[in-house]
Amino acid sequence: MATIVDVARLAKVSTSTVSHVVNATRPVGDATRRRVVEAIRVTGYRQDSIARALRRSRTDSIGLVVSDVAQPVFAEMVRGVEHEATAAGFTLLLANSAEQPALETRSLKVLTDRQVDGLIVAPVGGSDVPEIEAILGRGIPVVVMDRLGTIHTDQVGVENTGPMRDLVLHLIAHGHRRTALAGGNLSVATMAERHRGYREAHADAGIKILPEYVLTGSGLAEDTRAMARTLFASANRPTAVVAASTQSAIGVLAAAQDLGLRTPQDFAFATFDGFPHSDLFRPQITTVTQPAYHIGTTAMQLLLARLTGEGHTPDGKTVRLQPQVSYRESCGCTSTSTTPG
Amino acid sequence: MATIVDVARLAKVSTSTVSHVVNATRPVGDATRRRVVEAIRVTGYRQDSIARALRRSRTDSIGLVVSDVAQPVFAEMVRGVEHEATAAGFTLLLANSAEQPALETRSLKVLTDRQVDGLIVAPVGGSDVPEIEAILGRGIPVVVMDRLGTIHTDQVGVENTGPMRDLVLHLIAHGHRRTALAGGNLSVATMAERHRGYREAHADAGIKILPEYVLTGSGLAEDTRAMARTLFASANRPTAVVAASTQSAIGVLAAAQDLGLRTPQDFAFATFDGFPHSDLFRPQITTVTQPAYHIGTTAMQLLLARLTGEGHTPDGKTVRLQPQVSYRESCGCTSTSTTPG
DNA sequence: AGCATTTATCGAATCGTTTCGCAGAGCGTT
DNA sequence: AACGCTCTGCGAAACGATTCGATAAATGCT
Repeated sequence: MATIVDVARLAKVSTSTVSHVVNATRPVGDATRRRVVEAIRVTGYRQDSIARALRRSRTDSIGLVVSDVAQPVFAEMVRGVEHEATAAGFTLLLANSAEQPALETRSLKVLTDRQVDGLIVAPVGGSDVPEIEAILGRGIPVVVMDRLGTIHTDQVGVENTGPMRDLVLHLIAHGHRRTALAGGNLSVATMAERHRGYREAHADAGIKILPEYVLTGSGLAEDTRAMARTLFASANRPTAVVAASTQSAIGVLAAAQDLGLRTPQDFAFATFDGFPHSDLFRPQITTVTQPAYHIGTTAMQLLLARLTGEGHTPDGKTVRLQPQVSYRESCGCTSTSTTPG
Repeated sequence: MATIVDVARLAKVSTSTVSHVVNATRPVGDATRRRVVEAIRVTGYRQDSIARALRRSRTDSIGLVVSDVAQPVFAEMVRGVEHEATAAGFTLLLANSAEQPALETRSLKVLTDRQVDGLIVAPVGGSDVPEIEAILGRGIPVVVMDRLGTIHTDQVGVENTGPMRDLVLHLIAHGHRRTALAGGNLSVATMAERHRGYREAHADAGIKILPEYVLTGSGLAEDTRAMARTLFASANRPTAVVAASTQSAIGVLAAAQDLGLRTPQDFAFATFDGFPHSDLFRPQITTVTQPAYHIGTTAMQLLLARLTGEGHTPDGKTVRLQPQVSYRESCGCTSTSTTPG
């Protein structure tokens, strides 16, 4: 590959002049500029971004660590972040932590080692908070996405408690007094909040929750499936189930299928964060849908504000977006309707 | 941040010795090593990967350009690539081209600018082949994934023609003589191959295909939906439809829903590359499923072979994996069955 | 004891840029 | 004619590591 030196030699100028032409960092005379441009064309010179990054100690790239790219909702967030990032001239380096804290740690190290200018993280459950704080301490801005915590930085996610409460109250309005929760992994912040919404709804309605109605654990579909199967087969089977995540929902539906139970005939059902194309399939599932793309763009905007130094809020700003609720047949409704997102 | 110079000074050795300790590139005396290690601990030194990359002109990273991360099948491939990459000590830089050739071009530039050691590309339709060849020409190995072409390098994807032919023959065996194809974008290599399978099946069965039964175009769900609606409403409505991609399948199912048609009652249906959790929902769709994760791992293995110089096949090696066919109710089968993948 | 060989460490060049002080040229002003 | 500007372009020092030939010390061998 041709270097800046080759170009300079060919154009009979110094390397600094070439650099100024390439980056428009200083005015360069017309005749000289033309010679340089021509030399660049002839040599096929391309800027070496590595050398450039070394010298400038900036990389114009940001890192995105996401807990699981394979989940549609995260894939959508990725698209949002990416769109804003490229629009602002930043390259996105993506790493997947596959819901494993160890992989998250590794990804963070790899990305910071590569000197990303900033980071967006959707933490896994049991994520290492001090670690993220250490990165902040090194002066690298970090935005936490989706799974908000107590960490002292910018965060963006959805309202979880309220919508979950509404969802459960809706089931209660349909007459259900025995609603179970497939709650996923409580060490994931969003899950804990949704769990709270479930409790609040019952408190509001003055209904006592049976302990065995609350299913928690790893959050994996298979584990939920096993627990739900036991619950469905038990003496006081719930008349309704609400799931706190797509994975939990899969578990519940699989368990129901195992036992030949159908929704809404045999039990009412609703979930947070459901399935793509829910309208095309039966049962049509009542679902809280996150504005995932919007979460992504917002996260990147917050990060950009930090990077350009505009974000002068000393402690982090937390943004909560409103999810959308689509009432479909699985909760017992006869016609579908949607709340404004 | 502490640099290697700080460490050297503190340990009273030269920077080269520190480097040798860090990288284990030469033997270092025990006492010296201990001093260096201690100095590293005290200063909190971390290798600067940018400077390192500049000097070594290798980055230990590879780029992955994928046509659409938001599609589950690609997300799964990403996971496969990522797994192999990290196992081999490579960092993955991921870029999304969102099915737009211009974005693909941009991503390729960004990644090669960052001096990735190699590339894996799942090309978009209408992808710029000479561009990829130019990258190969610069000595950067490239593996093409999923959408195989005539390009002169390693490629990995699934068998498309045969399984599609089997799928259509299966419909024909169910008695269908009027099967339409929702064919997607023919400039995408996989789509063209599946299209061929559809034709072969009809040729084998001696059935003539009506031109209006072949729906092609952008491949977007909305476009397919419009075309399928027209077809469903027309005089000689097909008795079966086969879709060549998930997006096309969505379009067909949405069109059917628009008109109140159901599968399998009103038309038989099957698709290549269907929906996650197909077993939980009705209609249960007969689907060809790609071994996406396996495609990803294979792609990375091919790339690794090139990177380590083992891959001495001068012209590219093409690997075709076998997809799995799950026969479910939408094609008219009464019980579900699955071919070995 | 003398010489060859191994072992441990150092020094310096190098990777390809950016950046900034500096100098020469040209020009208008007094 | 002397002075002060503005314009252009040059030169050289970084940025933080790796790498390899050279050197010095230690060891082995006869």
